[in-house]
Amino acid sequence: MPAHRYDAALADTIETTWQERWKAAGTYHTPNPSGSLTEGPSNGPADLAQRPKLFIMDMFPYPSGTGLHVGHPLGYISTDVYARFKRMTGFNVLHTMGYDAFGLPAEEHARATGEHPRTNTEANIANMSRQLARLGLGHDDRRAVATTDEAFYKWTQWIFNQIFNAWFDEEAGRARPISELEAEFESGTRTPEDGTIWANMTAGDQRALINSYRLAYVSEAPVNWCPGLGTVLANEEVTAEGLSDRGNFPVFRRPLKQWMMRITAYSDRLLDDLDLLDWTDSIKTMQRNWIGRSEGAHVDFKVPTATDGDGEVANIRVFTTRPDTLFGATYMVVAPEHPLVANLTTNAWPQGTKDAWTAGAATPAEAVAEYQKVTSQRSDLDRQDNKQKTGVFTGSYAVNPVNDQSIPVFIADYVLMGYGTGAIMAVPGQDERDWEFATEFDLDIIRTVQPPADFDGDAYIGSGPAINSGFLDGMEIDEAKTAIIDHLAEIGAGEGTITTKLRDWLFARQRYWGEPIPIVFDEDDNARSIPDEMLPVNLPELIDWAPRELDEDSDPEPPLGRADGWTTVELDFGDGLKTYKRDLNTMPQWAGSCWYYLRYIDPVSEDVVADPVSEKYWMGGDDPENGGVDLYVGGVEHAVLHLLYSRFWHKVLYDLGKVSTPEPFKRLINQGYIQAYAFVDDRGMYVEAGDVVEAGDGYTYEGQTVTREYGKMGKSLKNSVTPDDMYRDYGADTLRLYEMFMGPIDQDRPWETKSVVGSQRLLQRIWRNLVDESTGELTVSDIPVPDDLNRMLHRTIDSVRTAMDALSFNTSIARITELNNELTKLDGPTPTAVADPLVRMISPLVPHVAEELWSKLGNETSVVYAEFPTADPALLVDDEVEIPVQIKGKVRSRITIAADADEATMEAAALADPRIVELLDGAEVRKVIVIPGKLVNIVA
RNA sequence: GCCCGGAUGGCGGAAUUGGCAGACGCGACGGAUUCAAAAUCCGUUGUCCGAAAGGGCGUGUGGGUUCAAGUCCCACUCCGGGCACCA
Repeated sequence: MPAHRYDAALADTIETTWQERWKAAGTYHTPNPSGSLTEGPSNGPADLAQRPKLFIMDMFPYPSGTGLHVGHPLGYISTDVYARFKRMTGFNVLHTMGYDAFGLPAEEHARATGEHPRTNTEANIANMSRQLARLGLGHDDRRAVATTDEAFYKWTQWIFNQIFNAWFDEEAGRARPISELEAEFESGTRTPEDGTIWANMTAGDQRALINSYRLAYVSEAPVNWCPGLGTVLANEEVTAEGLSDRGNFPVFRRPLKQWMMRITAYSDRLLDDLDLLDWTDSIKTMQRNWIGRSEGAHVDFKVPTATDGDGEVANIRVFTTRPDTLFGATYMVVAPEHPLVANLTTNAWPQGTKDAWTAGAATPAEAVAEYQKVTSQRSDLDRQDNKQKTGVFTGSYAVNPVNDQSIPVFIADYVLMGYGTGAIMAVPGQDERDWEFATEFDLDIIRTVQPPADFDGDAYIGSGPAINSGFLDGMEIDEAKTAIIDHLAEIGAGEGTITTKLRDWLFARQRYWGEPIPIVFDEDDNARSIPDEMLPVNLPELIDWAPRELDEDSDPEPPLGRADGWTTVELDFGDGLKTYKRDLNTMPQWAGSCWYYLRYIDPVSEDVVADPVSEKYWMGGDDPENGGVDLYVGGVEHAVLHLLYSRFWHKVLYDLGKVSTPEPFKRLINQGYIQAYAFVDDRGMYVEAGDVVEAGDGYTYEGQTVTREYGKMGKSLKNSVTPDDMYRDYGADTLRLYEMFMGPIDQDRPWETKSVVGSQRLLQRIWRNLVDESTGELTVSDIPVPDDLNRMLHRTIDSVRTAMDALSFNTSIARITELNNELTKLDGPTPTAVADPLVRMISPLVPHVAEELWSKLGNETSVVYAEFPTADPALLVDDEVEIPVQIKGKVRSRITIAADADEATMEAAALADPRIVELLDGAEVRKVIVIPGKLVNIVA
């Protein structure tokens, strides 16, 4: 074995050496334009901070205890390659990494082992940092943050205060400081909606009124209670099956007093501003669907025989997207949990009650009570499984405001309390669900849209003229909608409106390992925020922080309630020192990740969340509509959770003037996942994939035949390959190169350890073309570059530049391989004029070996800030080109011709080609298509 | 059910605006080198017919537009993902 062959051992030496040098020189220290961290690298250009900026980010990881497998760093390598490329093309690049370290797993681990979550979390961070550092990622480590650092969560709490101390001004369409609302009430320019006089209210009532406007507020509302995790969860954290997103525990709906964030106020802007973003359509669609905006109308139906809570005639307000079908409403349904149900339920079945409506009960009261009990016990999963329509009659009739028809009011669980108003007008003629219910319960069906003659289905939801609809008859749907909404407004029975599926964000968790909510409660139980200058509110040290084992009927118990001496605090809000009760909840996992990019910009300042000049520079605040992080790479699983919450917080901060752009992330890319083969034995158990051997057509493990499967790499499938294995067998540069060569960044791809050798071979060949394997001496020489090679070099430079810019690293590598293959074929030393640009081109991909070769070539400065080669346009065009000649679209011959030959010349050359003459055999040429420099196609 | 993606050799994948399908790599096969092997270097490798020259077929399926279709249009199949009694 030659002493200087590029193998794993040499790679290891090169990599660790350069990593130390980079660290010593602060090579990846990115200078801010002002404030803190204005210092750049000691071995980099002096004008970095004056260059155009580029802010590149990965979705920061949760520091898992199991360490990394080779799938994890895929995105990190991509952003690193791109960041390095951009540094070499004149940008000041901000790229660093942090840890999203609060969350349930550390707490679950703590519960199992007794180890404090902080101890465990910090150990995990240390291990992951080590594994990542070994990859040679060019991160500015001065900017690394962990959401669990007190210095970090001080600002998470500060942002909570900003949100708490703001309200949404519907007229202005944006958030404003709560002090401005208070001033409006004080001065009388705004009066409380219920007509009371501000000046006559008690201080406590005034505070309660103000609190009801805040963007962060406490509300008694149905929440997702997850006893298995001991906490309540946000809608986004509950799966369609009614289980917790994390841990798959059952989730129960129940009313509880909890912190909410008014994200719904931002629905329209969260939707509209998607247009500003360079994200994939699929992610935008997921966010649009989650927000679920639909336009329609509210319609009020009076129930003359019932009263509401205030003794007025009961009014059932419904939401409908099809107000044009109002004349076809033959019954109504309210959700079983609807607050009016008790008022609507009568004591006896009225005349005309059909048997099917009573569920066999003696009175409506009995039927309703039984139905409510049954539905409350059914989980969401049951509800979905059984799509058979059920329900009971309440005994009441409502009046259709457009034709005074009395229609029966039912309760049924196909109407959801959580959407619209929790009540519907049922139009079986134009709605499939209502049709099913009407059929089941023997209710009238009236068509109000004329279906086409050949229509033979049930409910008709297509377009057509209105029928059976009084003054609407003959109108098409859109016209009828407008007309009926105008009419409803006129008679005071409704109005056009918009509804969204998005609910306010449930923000409190009854866990220990999270940011304490910086709130105290006064003697009236009104919330007050802890003054900014007193932040952070640190987590108290607890001996017993584990959530208790709980069941469905128990209440959540915040562990912070056990922190003796912490649960109350003496504060002076200007009215003397008083004792206040602390809020005992912590923030959800998502809080820190909502804003961490701002702290990357300025992780140092103690008086501002981020220095404003640096914030504007890095976020692109000079052009706000196009501002935001320039590239954000991460998994698709955050499509609605993190990415929606984060946009919401950012918009609040934007409204309050704390950030300079309306959106946080300009461009988003979802990297694919690395998948791998897994193997199952005949008992159906997964076996260690690394120990399986290929045997003929099949596979064996310890002599036993096993079957091959395929899935996401991980512990459960026993198919993990760790980066540490790859560092040992090949080196970090080979791992980087292989992962980038496997395919496009956004695609899933199968891991094959046996293919890694291909990437190592490329590095070996490059090395061998520049360095003598036995002596370690350079084999590069200042000889002139042969013309063909020079042209190839410049074509390669041109393609690689374009491909790198497009994040198409796999094709970049293919082009570099081709160039290197030419060098391999070259007899004699490699010309310096080729070696130099080759090393520059590979350096974003394989920075360590590139630095080594770069210094061997005699360079004193780092290749990190060397200029990326530029192609000479004159060398991109050949004098002569070989072009195909087609007859009727099939290639029949080739001619060599001057690259700039005009159409006539090309046509003549093609028709003169002996092979073409032979094939045409005198046939009449009807047409000749000539694409200059590309091809000739003869139609004969 | 609705909404997004996707389908190209044995495998991963490449292919500006419609313009030579299969770049580059893995694997496989053959050769050089070697006592032998590893490593390295050179070559072949979509498929069918053919000794060869050459030709037929070929980008999930069926149709269409075009001088020319992996790329555009229509209909469908399968795979992946999201949402789902949302009024």
